[in-house]
Amino acid sequence: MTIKEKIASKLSSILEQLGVDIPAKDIEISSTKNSNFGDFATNIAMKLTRVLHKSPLAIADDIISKFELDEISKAEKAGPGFINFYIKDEAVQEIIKKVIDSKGNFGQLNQGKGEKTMLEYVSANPTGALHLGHARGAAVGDCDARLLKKCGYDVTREYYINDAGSQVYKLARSIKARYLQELGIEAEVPEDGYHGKDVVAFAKEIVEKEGDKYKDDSEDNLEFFRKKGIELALGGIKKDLHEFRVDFDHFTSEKDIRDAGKIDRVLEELKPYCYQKDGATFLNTTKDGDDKDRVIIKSDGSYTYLLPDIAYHKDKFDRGYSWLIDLFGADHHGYIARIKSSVKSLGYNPDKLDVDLVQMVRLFKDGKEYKMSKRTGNAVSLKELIEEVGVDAVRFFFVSRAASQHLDFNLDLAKTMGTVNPVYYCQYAHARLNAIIEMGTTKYKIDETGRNLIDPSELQLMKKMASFPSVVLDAALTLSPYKITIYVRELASSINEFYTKCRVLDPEHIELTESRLGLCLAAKSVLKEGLDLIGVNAPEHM
RNA sequence: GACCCUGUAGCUCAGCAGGAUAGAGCAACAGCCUUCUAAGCUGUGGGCCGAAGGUUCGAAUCCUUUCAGGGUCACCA
Repeated sequence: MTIKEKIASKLSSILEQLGVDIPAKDIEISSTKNSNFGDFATNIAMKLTRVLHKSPLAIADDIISKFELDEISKAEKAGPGFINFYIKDEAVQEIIKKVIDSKGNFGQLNQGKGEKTMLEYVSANPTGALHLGHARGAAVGDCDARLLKKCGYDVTREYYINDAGSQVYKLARSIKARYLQELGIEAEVPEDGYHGKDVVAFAKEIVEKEGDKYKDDSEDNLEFFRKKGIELALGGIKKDLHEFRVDFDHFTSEKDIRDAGKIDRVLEELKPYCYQKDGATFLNTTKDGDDKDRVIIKSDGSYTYLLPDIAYHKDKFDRGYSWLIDLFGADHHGYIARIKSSVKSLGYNPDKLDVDLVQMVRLFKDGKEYKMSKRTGNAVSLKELIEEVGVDAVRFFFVSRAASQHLDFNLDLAKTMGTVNPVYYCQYAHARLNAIIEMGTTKYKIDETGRNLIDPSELQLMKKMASFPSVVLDAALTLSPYKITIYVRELASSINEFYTKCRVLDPEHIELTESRLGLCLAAKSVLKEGLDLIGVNAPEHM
């Protein structure tokens, strides 16, 4: 039971004596923003004015006169009727042992109780290298997965490969053109094809390995370029993602879904909601609030992207996942209503499918916006970004804003970020603690009781550490890794403050030194856990 | 036209299941290294929370209207 819960439960029983029945979980206990108002506060006295027909201050007096709790040194009324609670130093100090005993898993929770959860993200078409926009989705999705795991969800990270739609044929024709050019045969990349330099590299590789045996114009050869193109593009994508510390548990191919006959089955099930118009098959999605019904089979008989996607989502549920999360670029926002409607029509609970959108990244270079287009080949790739800025900084930056917020990536600033970048600030705090620990443990023992730690900077640091699990839970349930970046920044700040105010290694005061070493060890551990959640390294030395 | 995101300090943003004096970082200014990493710490200045109404004991937070910016609205994916 946390201290907050203990306070709530105590308040609940006091209120019962006053003739009001409110369960502990409905009593709001907030952490105060300002230490002048104690550590925790409740507004319950103000809420009950109408019930008890008394002024909030009088109600607060009644409650305070009966309030007593081991961990709380005092409760006092304040302002318009708040009750502020002050934690005893001894209760704060207990955090050291808790953290050290957890062996690096202080924030580990069991909220999810092993619920099988699937997080689908990136899922970029295998038609070339990943660019800036994908990179943000990759960073956010990866952190979401880390957060959910931390909270006890059984998370699978999945990448859906669009390897059967028209885009991959455009890629095939583009590679083929480059391939022919490579062989000295005149050919032109289709107007709507892919003009990036990665496609040229693919063609070169094919020439090196296969020579000219695919130079003839045939269906078989085009199929070869399609397959080879996906293989090369996906290989590159996986490599870049791995470099970015983003690894998937499972890849699902659209083509496999089609070949397994799963689309026909879905079509059969959706029949009651389908109708023919202008030679195409429409799915009724307006029944669930979509703007208009959606075409699933075009008048030429081919599928729109939606139909295999529906089959894919059904497949996810059928594989035993009870919670599905899709992370898409903001340009897919029209997609939410139609996929949710489809899922509902298939008999699944649409509330167990969450579609989160990652807003656009705008790139600024040389002081002005740099317009990107993957097709024309002037996109900034993830790989280039990592090379220029570094994995830690890129990850931290992409995750430091809510996914629903637009993000301006200033490349000039990012490159010169050195001392300005918060990621170094956090890592520095970690390395500093480590330096003390390395030096200290050769001469001193470590005291885990936290006794002697009463400096304001020490108490503040321990309180900050204690709030970690609740921050993790909040960040996970709202899929908001940016909350971890804020927390980590604050924790590092508390550490640096402690560092400057409190000398740790002091032969004159052995006992205090040992207590402070315990604090360093615990603080370092929590900071590392926080950094791990956003996939940023916690260096021992800098 | 419909829908999504956003207007908070000079800049980038937190805060938005209503609560006490609206917070950080950067930038500006003033201090702090004979002692564990100064990539650090301390202090100062800086705000009609886009605007107007409404709900409330109480609004940056909720509702309506309005202004401004970004984005999406395919038988593309």
